[in-house]
Amino acid sequence: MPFNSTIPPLAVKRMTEYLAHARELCRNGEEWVSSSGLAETLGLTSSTVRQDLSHVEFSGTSKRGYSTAGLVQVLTSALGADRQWRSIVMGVGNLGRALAQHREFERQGFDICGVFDDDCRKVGTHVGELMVQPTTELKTFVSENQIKIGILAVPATAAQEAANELVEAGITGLLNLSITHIATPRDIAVVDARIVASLLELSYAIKALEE
Amino acid sequence: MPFNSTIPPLAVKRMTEYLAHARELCRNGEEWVSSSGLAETLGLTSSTVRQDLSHVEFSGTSKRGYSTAGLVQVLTSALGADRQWRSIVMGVGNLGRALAQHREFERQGFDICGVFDDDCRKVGTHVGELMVQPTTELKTFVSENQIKIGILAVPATAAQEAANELVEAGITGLLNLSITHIATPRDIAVVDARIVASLLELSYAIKALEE
DNA sequence: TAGATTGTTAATCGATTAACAATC
DNA sequence: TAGATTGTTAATCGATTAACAATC
Repeated sequence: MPFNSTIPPLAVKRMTEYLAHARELCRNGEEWVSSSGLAETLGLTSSTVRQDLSHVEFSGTSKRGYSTAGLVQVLTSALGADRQWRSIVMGVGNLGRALAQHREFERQGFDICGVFDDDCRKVGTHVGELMVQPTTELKTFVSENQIKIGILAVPATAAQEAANELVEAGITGLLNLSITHIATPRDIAVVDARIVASLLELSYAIKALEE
Repeated sequence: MPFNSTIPPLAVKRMTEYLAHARELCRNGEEWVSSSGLAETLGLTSSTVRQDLSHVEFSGTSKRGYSTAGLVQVLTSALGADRQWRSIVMGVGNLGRALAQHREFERQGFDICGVFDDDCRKVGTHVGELMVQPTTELKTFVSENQIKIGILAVPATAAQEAANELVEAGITGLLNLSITHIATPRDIAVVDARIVASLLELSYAIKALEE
């Protein structure tokens, strides 16, 4: 039970799925779920589920499994989603605008506080309740509002530069929605959302099925 | 050199990155890239890069590395992106609308031919050049237009049912943008886009950095 | 030629699974 | 109690890395 120590990356990925599923079960009034129940719906083995949950300070109950409410609570906290992460969106194209208004983010603890774009035709217009700001405001806004996360929704060609500006402005984590690989200092976390990459994986998977 | 045989999933994921980077190098007029060059920009070892590329019928050149144009060509084909995949979007919320208009998809070989929603206030309105259709039209549209891919952009609560309708209508691959896990018959490929899950991973990563 | 880089094998490392005693 | 399920160890499996001969 190596608590506090880092959880293996693949286990972290699966924990996001356990969390989503436990939430759903909770909503449906299910009080308990077994490792084999989780495994079956998510296409894993029960061993993997139990192994993963051993990274978290939470015990199941013999004969019944894991409390769904307990799982939601402990996984939310293990993933760091038991707080609001103040975030901003860089790039107000179709995708940036959609993400800024995506209710699911707020529900999961990611609070979009600002939207930025350098296109002067966009600055001053509104995205939901937020007004588009120019990137000259970035640094002030990030420090005054304690923004931690930047969501990168600019075109691929502008992605690295926008990332540099975000880092310079003081954010500590980046969600990259472009296909470009982003380089950052080692104390900045970057996660790629891989939307286009996922379509390519899908393309490969369909091809493989056809053979 | 096990050609034709399946490429390990993790190698497929990296290949999408090699492809994106090779495209960028090509665009910038770079003719050659070495395994260590690719490794450095993508945060891998050169061994991994060479091992991955051994799954593909393509040779590097001693002293120079890999031809960027050659890489683009062979990776595009290995991933199955050397053709147009006719696709539709299910769910015309913020996200669905944005994805339907996202130019990057078309550029990569994914051609969005239709958008569907069951909200009667949305049916008949336009998303770019496409008119929103009700799901009663799904089956006919999919078979008449040889649609292969369904992009699932409905709310989590409606995701499984929408997936069922897509499968029933005859699609063979699904890109799931909701957090919900989707169950499908074994001959249907599903890839999760994991946007919200990526934010949770980011949250964990930032937490880990802070410690 | 000398040096850089590939392709491939073998070694290492990490992740998954199987198995089973402990528990309720 | 008997049976189901956890938590954990050990075994297996797969993925990554190191090393190096072959090549240009």
